[in-house]
This record gives sequence, structure tokens and C-alpha cells, in this order.
Amino acid sequence: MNEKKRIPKSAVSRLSLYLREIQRLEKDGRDRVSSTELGEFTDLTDAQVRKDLSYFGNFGTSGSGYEIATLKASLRKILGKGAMWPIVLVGVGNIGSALLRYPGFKHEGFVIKEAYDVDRNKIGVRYDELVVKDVADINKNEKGKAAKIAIIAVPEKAAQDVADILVKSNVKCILNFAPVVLKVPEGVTVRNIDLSTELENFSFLLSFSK
Amino acid sequence: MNEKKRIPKSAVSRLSLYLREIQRLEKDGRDRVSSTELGEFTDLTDAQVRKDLSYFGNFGTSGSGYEIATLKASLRKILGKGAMWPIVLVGVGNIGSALLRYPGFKHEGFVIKEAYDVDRNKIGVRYDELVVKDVADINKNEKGKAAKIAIIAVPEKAAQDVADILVKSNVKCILNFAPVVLKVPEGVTVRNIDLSTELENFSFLLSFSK
DNA sequence: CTTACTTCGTGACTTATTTCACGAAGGCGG
DNA sequence: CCGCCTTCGTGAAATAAGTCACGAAGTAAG
Repeated sequence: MNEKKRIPKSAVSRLSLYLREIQRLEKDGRDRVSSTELGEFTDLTDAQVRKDLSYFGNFGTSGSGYEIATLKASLRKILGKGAMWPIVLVGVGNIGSALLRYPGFKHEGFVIKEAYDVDRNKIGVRYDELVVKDVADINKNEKGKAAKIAIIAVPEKAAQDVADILVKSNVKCILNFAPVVLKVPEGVTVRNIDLSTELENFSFLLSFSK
Repeated sequence: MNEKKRIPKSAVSRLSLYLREIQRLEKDGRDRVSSTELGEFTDLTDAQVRKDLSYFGNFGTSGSGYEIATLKASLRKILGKGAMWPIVLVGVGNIGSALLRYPGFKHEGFVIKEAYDVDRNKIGVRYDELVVKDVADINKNEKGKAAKIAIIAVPEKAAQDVADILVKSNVKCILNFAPVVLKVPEGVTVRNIDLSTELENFSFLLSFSK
């Protein structure tokens, strides 16, 4: 209910999980779900579920939990689903091209609208309706097109330069696969997907336990 | 210094960043670095850097910061680098095959030693020295081979089954690319890489800020 | 050797996030 | 309509994480 309270950053990520689960439940023909049950599916406590949802509204009914149809609609609204979000991809190497081929995005409301690379061999390659362009042309093409979300999948050396260009072309959110801490101005959000860090967490754990 | 204090989970991830940065500095010929400087590189405060490091030892010298060679050695030790960690990959689709082709792992101390899939067309395909095997044979091959780290890159429907099999074959750490919350017994760690959640964070942000 | 400066390590404090636990609301059977 | 059960929403308490700020230790210069 309360719009003023500060919302923990991680609550939004959990909202994603809730949405995913209730969509699954909906497919199974369910029409109501309790916080306890949602918690079981997402490995969270019932209190956590209720609190997270309560940051955004009163979606539940005391005796009987949450109605799936309405909760779904609300969560989708909050998470900005419904619009199709255009994405710029920079770097069509191993990961970049995997993302291009991944069909799931469209279904989730995201489309890679443009793809760039430096490599001659990659420029001009077609993926579906999309042709890989020269990274030198980002500004030209991007300006005004208003993709606010970008994915960086270039080698570490190039990542900061690419980020700078993207910021100039008005990108506000960057999903970064390069193993670098990007410097961006305020108002631009970066989220890192960093495989070596993830794996090092594992090797840390494994080295210690026993 | 203090071994008893509870270490924040995120401190280990930051250790990875520190290690990466000092290795970069070392390549540039530097041999000392201060917490302030490390903080600038990683976008953290100097206090955060010092506190993180202090969970694991007294690596610094008061007047002059951290000696790169020794800090590097210590961090590598803590993070379990030095050994080559074998990894099992399950799912050789878009993402899985990108990971197989990614050369960086080896350099970081991780090697994909086995790869599995269900798809006839993928089974038998060779990537370097590695041949994709039938997922039905995981147990057989894995038992005793002692890969403790696995990567799941299968479609959501299959992920939990795969996880169960992996757990049986003694895997302790799972990097999960499937958009599902995996249920695993205590003692097994899962880290999720969830593109739609990441992107939904963005669409959430973008929907609100104006 | 003394003074001025740098930079660490850390306890105390602040802020952020999660968990607890309970009142109130809704549903249901009789 | 009345208990009884379920389940929400939410302040208050507990836990976790991050920041501050300062004493102590090192360095450098004269």
C-alpha cells in the first residue's frame, strides 16, 4: 500500500520470480495462491512474499490469498511488461550471438533491435531480420531510436568505450557481460553478469568446506 | 584478521573484483596499491575495500597500502585459484555452446570437462577435445570423476530433473541459467543467471523514471 | 630524531533488509 | 448469524551490511 517506503532493490528481482511463478500456476489452471505457497515455489518465506508485494499495493484478500489473474496483471504493470522493449546489443561473439538466437526474449517483451560489432567477419551477418552493423555507426543509428536498454558482450578491453558510446546515445540501462566495472554517469544503471566471479564464488566455497 | 566474524556473502564476490583489478595493475607494472585506489577501480569506498580484505587477513601496510604480488597470491589462495576446477555442463543449446566455445574459462582456472544434452543432433558433436554425451549417461560418467561444479543451460522444464541428477552425482555448486528456482538439498549451492529477471529490473526502472 | 603525511585495521554507528508476530478481514459450515 | 479457520498487511524487533572516524603504524624529508 505504502508508496513512500523505500523499496529494497532486491524486491524488484523477487517480483520477477513471483510473476513467473503465478504465470506458471495460471497455465496449470489455478486461480488463487497464498503467500505461503508462493514462498515455497520461490524458496522464500511467506512474510517476505507478503512484504514484497505490499510495497507495491494491496493485492491479497485476507482469507483466501491472491487472485492470480489480478496479481499477474498488477505485477506485469509494475515490471513494465506489455510494452515491447527494444534492446541494442554490442558484441556478436560467443555470448552475443547466443543471445541473438535466443527466442525467449520476444516472448518476455524484449527484442534485440540492433546488433553491432567491430569484426569485419561479423558485420553484415544476418540473424533473422537483423543485420549486424559496424560499431562505428552506433551513434548514427541509435540517436533518436530510443532504445534505452543495451547489452554489452564485447571483450573486456572494449567494454568501457562501448559503454561511453551507449551512454551518449541515450541508453539508460546496461547489461554487461564483460569482466570490467563500468564507469557510467548517474542515472545510468549497470547490471553485471560475470561468470568468473560466479565461478570463483564456487571455488571459494569448495576450497573451504573440507 | 578476525577469522570468527561473519563474512558478508557479497564480500567474496568483491574479492573477485579486487583480484581482477590487481592482476590488471600488475600487468601494468604496478607493485603497490591503496584501498582508495582499489575502491576507485571497483566503484566502492576505501573503507569497504579495507573491511572486505580484513575479513581474510592483514594484507596491508599502514603507510603504503597493499603490495600487489602478495595480495594477489593471498586472494588467489582464498578464492581457490591455482587448482584447475573441472565443470560439467548440461545443455548445449545457444548458451551452453557459447560457454563451450568461450576460451576464457581455462585461463581463469575452470574447464568444462563434460557436456551433456538430450538432443540427438547435439549428442556426439565435438568441441575441441570434448564430445557431447547423452544426458542419460550423466550418472555413469560423473560418479567418481568428482566434478563439483555444474552449469545448467537447459530449458526450464528440464532444469529441476537435471539438478536432481547432478546432486546425486555429487555436484556441490550449480550455476543455473534456466529461469526456475531449483530445489536442492542443504550443502548444495545454486547461483542463478537469469536474463529475464535482469531485464525486468530494467523495464521496471524505465517505466517509473518518467 | 622529529614532524608531517599517508594509509591501514577496526570498533562504533548508521542504514538496509529480513523476520516475527499479531490484529483485522474474509470465507465457510452449521 | 456465529464461531472457527485461513491468510493478509504491517509495525516492531532482529539481523545483516556498509560507513565513519580515529588510533596506530609506516614513510619521507630535513
